[in-house]
Amino acid sequence: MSEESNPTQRTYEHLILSCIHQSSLVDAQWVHRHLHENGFDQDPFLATKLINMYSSLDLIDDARKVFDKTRKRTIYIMTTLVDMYAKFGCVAYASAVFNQMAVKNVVSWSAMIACYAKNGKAFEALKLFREMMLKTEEDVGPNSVTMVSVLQACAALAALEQGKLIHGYILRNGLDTILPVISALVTMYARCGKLEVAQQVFDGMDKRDVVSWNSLISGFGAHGHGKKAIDIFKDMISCGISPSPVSFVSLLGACSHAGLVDEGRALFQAMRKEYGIIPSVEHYASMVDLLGRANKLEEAAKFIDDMRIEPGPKVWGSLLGSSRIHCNVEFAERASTKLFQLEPANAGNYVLLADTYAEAGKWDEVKRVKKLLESRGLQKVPGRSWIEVKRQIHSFVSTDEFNPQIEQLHALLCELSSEMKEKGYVPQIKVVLYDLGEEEKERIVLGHSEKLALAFGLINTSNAEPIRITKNLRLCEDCHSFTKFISKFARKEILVRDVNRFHHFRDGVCSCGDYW
DNA sequence: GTAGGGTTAG
Repeated sequence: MSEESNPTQRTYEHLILSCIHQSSLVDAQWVHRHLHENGFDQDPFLATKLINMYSSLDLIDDARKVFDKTRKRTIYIMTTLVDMYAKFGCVAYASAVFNQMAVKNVVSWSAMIACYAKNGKAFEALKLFREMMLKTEEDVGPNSVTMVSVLQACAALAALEQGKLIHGYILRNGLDTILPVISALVTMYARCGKLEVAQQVFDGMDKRDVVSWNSLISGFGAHGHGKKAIDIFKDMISCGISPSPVSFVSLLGACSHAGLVDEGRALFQAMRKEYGIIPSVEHYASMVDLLGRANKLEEAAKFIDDMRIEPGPKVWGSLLGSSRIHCNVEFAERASTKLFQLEPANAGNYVLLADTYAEAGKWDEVKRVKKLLESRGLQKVPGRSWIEVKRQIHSFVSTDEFNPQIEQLHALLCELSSEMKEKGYVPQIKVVLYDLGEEEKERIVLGHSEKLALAFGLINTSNAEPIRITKNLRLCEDCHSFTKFISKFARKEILVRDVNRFHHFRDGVCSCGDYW
């Protein structure tokens, strides 16, 4: 009673925490008002909590107002704000706050690096990390938390050499016993194409939790080793580790990449029945992807109709992606109608629909969708590929005229193309979804960013060294076929990570078995 | 006493 009439900081803290827990806006506003009336809103400790409260209610403007009104801005409040902007994807705001900080410690640096790493700004994450390494202040030296975000950035870029340097730093500083660090290392090596090393790091762990296992499962899955991923899952179970919802997303993804439809269906059932895990939108989306890729679009659509929860954009996006692969106009239209309502600003959905129409020869419809895209002020994301050579990442886009080596690369590709054609390579010009002549189409496919990166790799790597390329979109059929030929006739091992999975080309064959 | 981190994914 005395506490209520004379509320203390601790009481307010608990009230705020309970608002977060119940996610109640009305209570949150009441607590804030009460706190203000009693002169507690200048308390930096409580201001931090208030920002967390509004942030948990998705009210970032209200959170910002709390910050703006707080006169004493501790090095804690500002980091909380950086983190809040990071979680809402407002990278520019996060960095503005970070730059305003007079004193930065390891936590604030780590928060900003994590912000970049989580929001698709891996280059910026690595750049900030390098800047941090140059600081001599105490309490600015990177620790295990920093390492995790830096490893994520290396994984995103497939920056193997950078990642190895970080691994060395981790070993020298005794951070190699910390579970999150090792899991991030396993993921980094797997996503850089070094599955054997990922396995070695995993094998070297003396303690493993479900996340460590999930890292390995998803790694094998992305490389197309579906059966192996299932075996790893079984090993995990026999080690007495309970699977998490993420374990099943990874497993279903592994089945999808390998075309293991029956195994995927069985796992989806077992998830609920044997492990008591209620399927979430991600699981449904993975199942739709598994069925759709296997050209079981009717079953995928029925699966959506039977869902016990509302199908979100991920689920419809999976159906649209599969419809695009199999050029099924009916299902592409059904999925995109939903998607244009659910996420009108996602340019990728318009592109997938337009591409489906184009492949079906419905050029009027293609024009209609492209106009719709433009009228909403959206743009197609350009295809981009990159390759790491001598610790340096080189990035390519097909329209890049400023690259100093571009003429040399084009010349090499032309030469290779004619040679390959004599050996049976047929350019898959149908992937060019514009109403153009054959020669023009052939010129376009030869300029795809992945081929530019490949040519760059052929020039700049030694014979024994495999070429490792990363790309932001799905690998096109022509690049796939071209790369298979090159791997045989240039006797070169080539590893391509596209947006979904790995393709390992060796002696004219790809590890995906042409199923991707 | 308050702040940062691992596994999915298209």
